[in-house]
Amino acid sequence: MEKKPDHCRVEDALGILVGKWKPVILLYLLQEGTKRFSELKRNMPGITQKMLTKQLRELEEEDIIERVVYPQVPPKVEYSMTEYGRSLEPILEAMHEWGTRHTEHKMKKQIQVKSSS
Amino acid sequence: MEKKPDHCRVEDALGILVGKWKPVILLYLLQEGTKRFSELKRNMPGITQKMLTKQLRELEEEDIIERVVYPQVPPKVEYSMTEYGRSLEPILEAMHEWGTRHTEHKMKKQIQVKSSS
DNA sequence: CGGAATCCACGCCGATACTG
DNA sequence: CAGTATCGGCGTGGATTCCG
Repeated sequence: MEKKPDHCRVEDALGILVGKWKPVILLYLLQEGTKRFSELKRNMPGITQKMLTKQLRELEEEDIIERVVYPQVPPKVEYSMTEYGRSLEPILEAMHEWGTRHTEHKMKKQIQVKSSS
Repeated sequence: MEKKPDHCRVEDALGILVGKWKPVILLYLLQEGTKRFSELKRNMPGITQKMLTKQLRELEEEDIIERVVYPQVPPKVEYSMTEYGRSLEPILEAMHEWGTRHTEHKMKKQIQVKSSS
């Protein structure tokens, strides 16, 4: 297969993942399966309803997650990864691993800085 | 190997890649090897010197790229991926591929929207 | 040539209040 | 319970100017 990154599609993938809470949301839904709005909120200390709603809507818009509304009182809304959304999993795992190694890398660097001062 | 993404390192990796021109810069350096500042600038229509400098500095700070200054007039500065930086390549490629498929996915969706209106 | 410095528009995100 | 609406700070990125 030819490699022609003239048109860089990395940004398309990046655009989906970027958003302060998106990686956490995706990782959570991938692990836990279907979750209600309140469960998501409870699991992410510090997030506001507005932000959670916004990030979920954006992911839904890209067909990464699915939103199911149960017409009842009180309301119940469930979110889950779509089949298509799961195709992001390898990328997320790769980034998680790389990020872990990078954290170690930066710690080593810190030590070098200290010992040379 | 246990999976414990309690502490999500995805964001660490994401932080490196995020920046309007970083993916392009990285892909370019990965393909072309060492490049001068002016070559980078020429290859990225629309970028300003300020932004190019800033993105390069940030990548250098994370040890992803290396910056070599030749003390001469006129100045000459070369940039290249570090060995460490190359470890990002598989992730970038995965994102590029995913992004390509995602673009197709969105096009299909557009067609559906049109035909249902 | 490869910057640094300044000014500014815009969008992300947080805090808060209100609603069916 | 699961949102919507509004206000505002702050950071990112663009345009422009000056420098060794």
